[in-house]
Amino acid sequence: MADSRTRRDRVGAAAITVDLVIFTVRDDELHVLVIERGKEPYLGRLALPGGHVRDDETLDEAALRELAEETGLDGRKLHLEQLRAYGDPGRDPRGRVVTVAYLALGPDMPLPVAGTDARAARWVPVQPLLEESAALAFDHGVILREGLERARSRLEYTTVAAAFCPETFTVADLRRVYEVVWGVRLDPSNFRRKVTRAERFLIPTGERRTPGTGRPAALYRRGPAQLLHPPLLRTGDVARAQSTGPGLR
Amino acid sequence: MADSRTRRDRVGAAAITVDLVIFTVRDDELHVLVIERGKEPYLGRLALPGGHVRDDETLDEAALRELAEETGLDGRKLHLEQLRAYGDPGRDPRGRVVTVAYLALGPDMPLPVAGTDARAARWVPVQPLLEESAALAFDHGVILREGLERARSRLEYTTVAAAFCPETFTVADLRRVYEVVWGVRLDPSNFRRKVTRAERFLIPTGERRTPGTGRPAALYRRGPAQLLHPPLLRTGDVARAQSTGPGLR
DNA sequence: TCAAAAGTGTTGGCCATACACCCATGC
DNA sequence: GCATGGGTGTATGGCCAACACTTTTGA
Repeated sequence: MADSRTRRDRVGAAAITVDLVIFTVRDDELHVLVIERGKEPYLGRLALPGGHVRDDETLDEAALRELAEETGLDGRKLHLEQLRAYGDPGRDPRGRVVTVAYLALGPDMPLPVAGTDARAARWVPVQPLLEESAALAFDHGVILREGLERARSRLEYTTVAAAFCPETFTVADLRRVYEVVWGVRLDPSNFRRKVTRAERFLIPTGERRTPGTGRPAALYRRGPAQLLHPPLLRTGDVARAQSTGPGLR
Repeated sequence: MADSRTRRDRVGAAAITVDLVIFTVRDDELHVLVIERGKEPYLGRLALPGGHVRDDETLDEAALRELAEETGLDGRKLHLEQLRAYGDPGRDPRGRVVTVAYLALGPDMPLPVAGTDARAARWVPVQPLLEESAALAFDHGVILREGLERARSRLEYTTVAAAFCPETFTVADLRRVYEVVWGVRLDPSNFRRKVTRAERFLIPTGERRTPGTGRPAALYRRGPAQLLHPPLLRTGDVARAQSTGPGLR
């Protein structure tokens, strides 16, 4: 490669950050954790939690640290995976900032009390955020959308849906996760057959939980399986309507 | 966030690069494009092609530019998608370098003649590279492995397998792509049924191609479909043996 | 020169499985 | 009303056999 560079060839250093798309299910609705920005740019606007990557930590470690700082929870109990990097030159008016987005899935969590962090973090429903394109600062709206699609896709082929549930849960709890994340209604009978047939996905605890009304439901604990065999596919209509497909933007 | 930082808290700028995992199928074997490094570190070692992201370009643009520089081909004719970011503090001995890896899939391409670029780029079979863990410089062995798994997964749910084929191709050509990338044998009859049933995947050209021996095969052109409905799933054994699953490393 | 063999693509059938839809039952 | 379980028709996939078309081989 040539070592002499013209002005257009200039390569400078960039700031590296991580941003987190943290989903949970509360009140039968998908929520995402957002913070209210306390400084310019985008002062007062909602944004995804995140921060700078330190010199001595990996990207994964930075994501875990930010997760702990923003939610007060142990990231090792959540599902956490890298989404992708976003680095358009103009995405941050302060200069070149490349952010590595992470997707986190967890059960309905107690929020960090106000004061543990300067920024006020809170759960907000995802749907309204998707409809208003400029609801989030920077390009966080795009990141949120791609995080949602990744989460929807992950539910098909992996067992991460259980990450949305507490320690023990019923098949109906798990089904509600799928229904809320995918935005569809699922047949309880077929759903039960599929998730109980999958090996090492659900481990019966032997206990039962009595809902306000109706027959007591069996309680399960999460099994060691990571991949779903066979996968729980969204039906054609759902997949076509929601999937964005791969490729460059 | 606190503005006072201890030594451990230090956040500095990082260099941003893109690296490309470029796959093709030649002689019924999966190949990847590698270059031989012409300077330290890892002088003389094989590496994935890539380079620095310029100040005024997006990550995608940098990937397209590097692809053109290294292969001499128009990246818009290939399938190109971001894999993920790699940024461990020690991955480059020269300092903090965060690289954004891209996956590219294309038909068997003429290589750039020696001299267009200082580095000698060439196709090498993937399998031996996987078996020798330190065959590639930096953490490129990890990137290659994750790129391969992504490619294998993409073949299941999308129509990108056609990106490995020339303008017009036969069903058997397409089947060989699946067999080579997945490393399995597929039933010709079932494969034909599935790919021809998928809507807008294959468009018959009306022409036929006569192989060295045997019945002439119908020629197809790639259709506009991006997603495969229904998907062409790897069977349980194959998926279990090859898939790495999501999550942090 | 012609016929048989070999090789590859193409088509269709059979069967087991999996799923969607529906209904019955327990609490 | 909700969880659970079973039953049935349909769709799909795996396996297999037959057929179509061409080149090669050899008498």
